[in-house]
Amino acid sequence: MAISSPSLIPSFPHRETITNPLKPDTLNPPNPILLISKCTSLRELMQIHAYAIKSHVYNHKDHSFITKMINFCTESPTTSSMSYARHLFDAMPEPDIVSFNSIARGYSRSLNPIVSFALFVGVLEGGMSPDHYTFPSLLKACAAAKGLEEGRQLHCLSMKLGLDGDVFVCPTLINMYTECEDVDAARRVFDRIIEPCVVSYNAMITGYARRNRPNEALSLFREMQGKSLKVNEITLLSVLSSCSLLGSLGLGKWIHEYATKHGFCKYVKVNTALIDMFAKCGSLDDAVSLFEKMRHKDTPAWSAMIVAYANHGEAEKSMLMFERMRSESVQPDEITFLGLLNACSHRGLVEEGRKYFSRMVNEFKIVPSIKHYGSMVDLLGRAGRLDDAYRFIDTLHISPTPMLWRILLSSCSSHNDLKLAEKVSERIFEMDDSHGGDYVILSNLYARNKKWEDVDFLRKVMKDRRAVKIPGCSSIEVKNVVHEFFSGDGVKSNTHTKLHIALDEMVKELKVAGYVPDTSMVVHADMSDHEKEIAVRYHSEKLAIAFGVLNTPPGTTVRVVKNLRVCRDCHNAAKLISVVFGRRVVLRDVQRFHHFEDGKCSCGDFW
DNA sequence: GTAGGGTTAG
Repeated sequence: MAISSPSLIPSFPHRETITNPLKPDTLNPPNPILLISKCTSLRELMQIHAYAIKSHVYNHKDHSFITKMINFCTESPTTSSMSYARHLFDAMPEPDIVSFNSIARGYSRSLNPIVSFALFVGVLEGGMSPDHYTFPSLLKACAAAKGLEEGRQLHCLSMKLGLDGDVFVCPTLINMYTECEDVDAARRVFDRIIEPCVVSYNAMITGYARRNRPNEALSLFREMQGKSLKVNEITLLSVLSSCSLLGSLGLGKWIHEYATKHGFCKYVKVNTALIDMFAKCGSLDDAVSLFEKMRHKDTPAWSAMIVAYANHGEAEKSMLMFERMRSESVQPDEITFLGLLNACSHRGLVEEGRKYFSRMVNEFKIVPSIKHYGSMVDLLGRAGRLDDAYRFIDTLHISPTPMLWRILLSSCSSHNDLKLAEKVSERIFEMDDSHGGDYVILSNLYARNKKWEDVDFLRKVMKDRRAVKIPGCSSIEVKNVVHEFFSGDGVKSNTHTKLHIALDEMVKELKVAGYVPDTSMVVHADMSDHEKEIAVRYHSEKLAIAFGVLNTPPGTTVRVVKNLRVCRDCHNAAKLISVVFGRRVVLRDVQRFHHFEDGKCSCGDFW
């Protein structure tokens, strides 16, 4: 394949007066290569190039000069600098792999992976042989574009060249596979390494953490320690994010001690990851005290705290943090605002949220992303302004993603608006009909409105389309062991364990205190009231909370993590458990925290 | 020129 020139090549500055652009009056012609190192803009580079041609101080076959110019262009790539680099490269009579690597790096940095890959194919067919610098940038490009097929081809080629065991190539191969969602392929690469170094371990641990497989990440971390491989701060970042995923406060605290003992707390990133971990493991107090001890706080550190308060439903404190951040002249970024918008959304502060959105755009010149739009839809929808939310999506200048509609669908469910939910579901199914959660929400709404034929019909549609429902799962850490419970465990008699009997007893006590099971979300029309009650009783979060109450000393806070939104009945039950059994219950749901104490929840029943 | 903190989806 011939490499075609891109159409947007900046014109050479032939018309300009050719003098040494940086030092106009020098008598001795300076070496253009030295000029490049002082160059500050693309324009200057083009002048230097023209000067070099005109003054004959370089031979156009001289690779080192061209390569230096290409390097300058790809350092912080822009559309025009990349076009220029490409032009320089294409004009080389005998392009070499060094300049090629530089171009490829530029494309992958400017997130233009497709061009990068096409260029690579052309070069290979031109007979050039890639070296171990070639692979990392191309693999990065595949990772960014989720180009699994291209990534695999590169992997094969690197094997043919005997480079797949290279210290630079391995970690990028692992990273490419995990970013393309093939973690097992990544693991196969990792397992082929005879003696993996820290970087390869880190790549694999990060991959597991990113793909929501924290247990495997942690087991590799233990393996590293067993081999007395030197753990670095990057290892800790991924290990901490694994703790956050699991909600494992015990392990997180251990990592905190480990980090302190081994001198990792001097890294701002480690502190930020620790704050995030404490907040996501339910201990906002630990997050705050660590944050206050930090001497240097950057934008991510402030954002972590703003997000932490938002997730715990403390909107006022989120907003206060923002004020403090501003008074210390720290610049907010897009994530800071995501935090603020979520904070407002969880408290129903529609006007405040709108104000932050407009400040973000007008005052801080941040271009809203799809996630900001999502937060706005949530803000409006959750507050019951469903029509506003619908109009907001409909009038966006970008085409809405299924996720945006999904957020609105969830609000329809909270506010029991079946008509709008049907309309919104249609929009979703046009784009993606494989998401089990959408059917569940709609089906629950039909059930709540006693439309049993619709429930049945939807169930059939769901089955035909092979959409899968994610089972509810809750976990709790007791004595450093994480226990997992699934919804429905115990409904059949053969899985009815001691825990289920204990839960039955607890429910009896709760009923004395006024608990009335809310079975309105149970979708089976043909169930008796008793069967419905049992279906609700063995929800995963109730099992986990019961396990916590039974297996920890009286008065201990019970911390539970759930993979989906908490159901209304479990929310009611948890409030009563906090009174009847005198326990604080901290429940992390898929989108926020609920703190139950003295019969009340921190969300104020708005969630 | 390899791994990388704060968001990730109701």
